Amino acid sequence: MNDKLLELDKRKAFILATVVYEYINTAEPVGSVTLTQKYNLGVSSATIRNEMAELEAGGYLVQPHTSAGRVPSDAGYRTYVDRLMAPETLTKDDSRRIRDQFREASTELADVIDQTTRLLSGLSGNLAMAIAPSRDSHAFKHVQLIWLSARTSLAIVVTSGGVAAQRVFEWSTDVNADDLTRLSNALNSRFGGRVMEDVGSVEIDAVSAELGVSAEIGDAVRTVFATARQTDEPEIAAAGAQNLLDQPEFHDLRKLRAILRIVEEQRTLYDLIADELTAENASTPDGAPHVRIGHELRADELAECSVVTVPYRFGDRGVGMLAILGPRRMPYGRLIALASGTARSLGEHLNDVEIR
Amino acid sequence: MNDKLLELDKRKAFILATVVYEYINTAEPVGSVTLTQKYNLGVSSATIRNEMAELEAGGYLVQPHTSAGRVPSDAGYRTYVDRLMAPETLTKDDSRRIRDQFREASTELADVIDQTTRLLSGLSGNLAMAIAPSRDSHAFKHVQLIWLSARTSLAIVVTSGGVAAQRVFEWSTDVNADDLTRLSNALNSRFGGRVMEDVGSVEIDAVSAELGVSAEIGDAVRTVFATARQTDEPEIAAAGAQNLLDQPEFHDLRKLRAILRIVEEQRTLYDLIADELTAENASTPDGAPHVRIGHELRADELAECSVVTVPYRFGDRGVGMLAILGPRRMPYGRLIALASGTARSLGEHLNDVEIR
DNA sequence: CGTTGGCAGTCGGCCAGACAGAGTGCCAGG
DNA sequence: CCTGGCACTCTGTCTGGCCGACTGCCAACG
Repeated sequence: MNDKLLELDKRKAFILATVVYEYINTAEPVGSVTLTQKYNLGVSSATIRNEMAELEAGGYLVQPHTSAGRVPSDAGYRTYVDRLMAPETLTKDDSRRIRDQFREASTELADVIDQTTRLLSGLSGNLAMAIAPSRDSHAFKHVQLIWLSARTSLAIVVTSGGVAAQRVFEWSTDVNADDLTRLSNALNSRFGGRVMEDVGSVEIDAVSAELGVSAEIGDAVRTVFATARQTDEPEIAAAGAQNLLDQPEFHDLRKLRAILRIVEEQRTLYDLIADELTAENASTPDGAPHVRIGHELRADELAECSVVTVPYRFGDRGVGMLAILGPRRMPYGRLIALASGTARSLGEHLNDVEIR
Repeated sequence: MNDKLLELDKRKAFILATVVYEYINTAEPVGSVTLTQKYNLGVSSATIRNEMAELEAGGYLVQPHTSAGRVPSDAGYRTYVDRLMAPETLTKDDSRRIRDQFREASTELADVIDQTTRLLSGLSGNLAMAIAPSRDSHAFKHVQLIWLSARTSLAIVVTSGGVAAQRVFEWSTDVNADDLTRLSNALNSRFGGRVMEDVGSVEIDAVSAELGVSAEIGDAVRTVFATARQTDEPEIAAAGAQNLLDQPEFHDLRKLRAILRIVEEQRTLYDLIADELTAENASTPDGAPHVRIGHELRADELAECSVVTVPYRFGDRGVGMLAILGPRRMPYGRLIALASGTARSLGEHLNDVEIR
């Protein structure tokens, strides 16, 4: 890799763009003759050879071996994506399919996320992933202890994000419905309007003690608050791993295994997208898609992959992320359009429909 | 395939068992000489050849091509599993790892299921799957409408299976906490003890009408009951697909793709195990593991696979199922022991710990 | 000075042929 | 009924050679 990239004149830029385009479509290293034959360049293959040699020296192209055509490097793809590629819009057919999908989508967040990855993997022919909006720093809204029977009660904590915890408790002695109501009321007036993080166990215990409820009930309340406070594991889904089998770059079993492992390890998958989430929140304008190519992903197993990410907004529940993972040789324009379109529809769906 | 299987004399049985055993370990067709060399048979390879020819005629073995060794047929594996194989018990190491896993397992059903498949796929080196107990025909226990603010309320339905539905509603006009309580009480006394299926919308509307609550609230109550009545999609999880890449039989990309597709399509996966669930409930004694081999799975893509299933019981919430899917050439004894052991621990964990 | 056609050189992919290895079936003899 | 021996078959692998696809370089040209 070169530390100083060449400035590209117009012709070099066109040649680079054409090489990338051709390689994306054929998966074969592209040579000077192919280029002159398939594209109208106005110069001979010898000239192209000279130009390509310079592009290679500049770090945009690499040769798999002597006497093969050229293939784009990370930098080559990067330049293509940032400066050379024509932006694409959704085809009629794609937008119809996206619309149809969301028209009858579920109202359960986890299901919507899941269905979205299936849709996106189907449309893109790659691996699609999605993470649901995280629920950081929700505000406490309500707690309720409900008498179900003499020995069982239900405890519920509601935050600005919805029901954050609920659980049925069984008591060793009979409890009385009034006690539960009094405790609920006391907790509600004490914590109303606070951010969940600020509702500490010590203070909860203090309320229980003031009202003189049994230790058992005090424990239960503390437990259910603890559950509600946990920023729960972010919902994450992936679909379409089998699409990758169609790509010649994954016919190598070791690469394939690496990818499959990453997909199953939600942790890695999450990290992969989550950098983007925080970065995205901070800097880039709302909703802009982002592409990371090869080594930019900072994972050796993914050195030959690229990822397109695009955030979506879900009202007051924060920002989630859609992603498409595939070979570096992916149709960036189309995938960016697909991911953006899907993210937009997903956001609208989430905000329009009452989501549980 | 023969319609009439040979009766096996003692020596044939031993030879069949040895062929299966050897093939499971080596993944290579086994020939008569290998057999006499590695196992003490007391007869020469020529004799073995004759016996093997008869086993082939009887449908227990097949030859991939002339002048190759023999490989077990579905019937060969079946006989091995049912009659020839020595039952195995968990190794010390395996039971320790299972115990450790469940000691710190989650209390969230979906997470437990997920972690169990990871454990089981790791231990077995195959693809592991699990479905959570279904929640059919639960009994109604309690409904509660909770006043959160003048314009928002929370509605909750609890059944014998736990919290079956919950939702925050926003009203277009102010509501009054007493109305909500009165409606809750009326619904509770009306439906207490019924099976969920028998709680009809008409009757719910009748209660709302009697109390004269607003149409909006009536709708809300009907909605939340409808959600609670839905037998929700069964929780299903799978893990360890990448393990299958190690098996030579899956180096063929088409087979691999077929398997991956099945794993991603939860529907198929569910059907695969669900037959077993109903069959299991009806006939076999509690907790018995079950093996299906090759074409017994009734799916062409899985003709070269086997599945070990074992049910587990989760208190009053019904029966769930663990499964291991791998090549027919799988170590049945070990996998059966692993699946049973894991199912037992899973059942204990679910029944001991308060699961949400 | 950029461009071009030509030419030599290099390398991978593919094919045919040869060969070794593994295994079977069959037969005659113990 | 078992056994050793032998002929036969089929696969996987290795080799050498050929073809095709490129490049890089050079001398010539406008």
